[in-house]
Amino acid sequence: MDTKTLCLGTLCFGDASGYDIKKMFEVAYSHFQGAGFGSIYPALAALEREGLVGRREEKQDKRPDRKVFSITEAGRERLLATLNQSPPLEKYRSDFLVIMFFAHLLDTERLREVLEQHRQDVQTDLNELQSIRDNCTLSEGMRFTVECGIACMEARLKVLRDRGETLLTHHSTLPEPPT
Amino acid sequence: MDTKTLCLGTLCFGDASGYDIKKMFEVAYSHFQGAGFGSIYPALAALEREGLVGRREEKQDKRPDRKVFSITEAGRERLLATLNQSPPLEKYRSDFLVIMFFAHLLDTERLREVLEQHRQDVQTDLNELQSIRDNCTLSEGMRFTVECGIACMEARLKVLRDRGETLLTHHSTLPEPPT
DNA sequence: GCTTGCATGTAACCGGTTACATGATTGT
DNA sequence: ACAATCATGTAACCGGTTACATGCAAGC
Repeated sequence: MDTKTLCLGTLCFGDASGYDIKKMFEVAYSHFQGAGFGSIYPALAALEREGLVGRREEKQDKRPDRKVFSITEAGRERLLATLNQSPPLEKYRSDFLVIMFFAHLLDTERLREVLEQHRQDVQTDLNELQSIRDNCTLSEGMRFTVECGIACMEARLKVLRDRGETLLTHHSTLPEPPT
Repeated sequence: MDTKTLCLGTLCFGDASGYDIKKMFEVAYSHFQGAGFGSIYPALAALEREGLVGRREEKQDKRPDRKVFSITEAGRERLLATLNQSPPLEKYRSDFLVIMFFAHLLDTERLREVLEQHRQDVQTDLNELQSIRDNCTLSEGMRFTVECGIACMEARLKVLRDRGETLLTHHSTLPEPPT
């Protein structure tokens, strides 16, 4: 999903500046989407050109001015149209799994390191999601996205626990190309 | 992980043409990476320019010529160096979860459709991975990647089963912005 | 004094996707 | 006849990431 659509969706919750939207991206969407300022500001500018959002300037003292965007009727329609399209097939990409795929090329110490680092990363993400689930007011849909993430990470951790050790002890076995 | 690295890794299993590599991408790496001809051929050309792979031409009758690539010593070193770098933090992207996040904007029928379609897609991927696990000779590392995929998809299916119905019945509730 | 937060943007870069271009052979 | 498989590539496009550019205020 492109940044423009995400911005439109975010503006459905209320008016916001680019900076606000970035913060939303960090908390609410972080585990299944992400975008930096370099995507958000151009996206908002494009949306304004297309008449899908409006902007007003808010002066603040002791702070830089904020440019606050609000979604227009046309913007709502566009968002709805996008959400009603069938999403393309998911494609998961993982550099970690690429390294694991070629585990036979690494030495055992390095492999142990990669596994442990990954375990920590997943655990960190999991804790964050659990804290969102337990402390935030969420719509059913949002709760669903969070629970999907939690379930996947728990499953991933289980595989790391169950198979990590065997992987380390057996990993000298010569591989054959997959068929 | 970029296509060049994946190509180098693939060539570690033996010499191959661009076409062969594409097929490997479809079966072996499909659930955590992907690349089309438009990425593979330029990648191989670049690798050749850098001296990381060599190429020879194989004439075939009744078939177009094949350009068969083989990894060089420099290529092996480069691959090892890349695999020994720490992988960047995983970021999962899912258009499906974006739609779910904004579920309150959809009508119930459409939501049901999206959920059912996604369930089918995940089930299809899961079946494929299970068949790879049960029918292919795999190194420990490869088996690990497949089992990661299987575990995540089973977890995802469980969430879809457990929460799908409640989502559909409750989804008219007004959402608040997440905090 | 240094870092963090607030606040907005541009430009270069990189890399993947899609469409286009070609052409013979084999199977339905 | 028509689709699929084998086989290789180019060019345009799209969109995200990173680096750069600016500047003040508050807290440590």
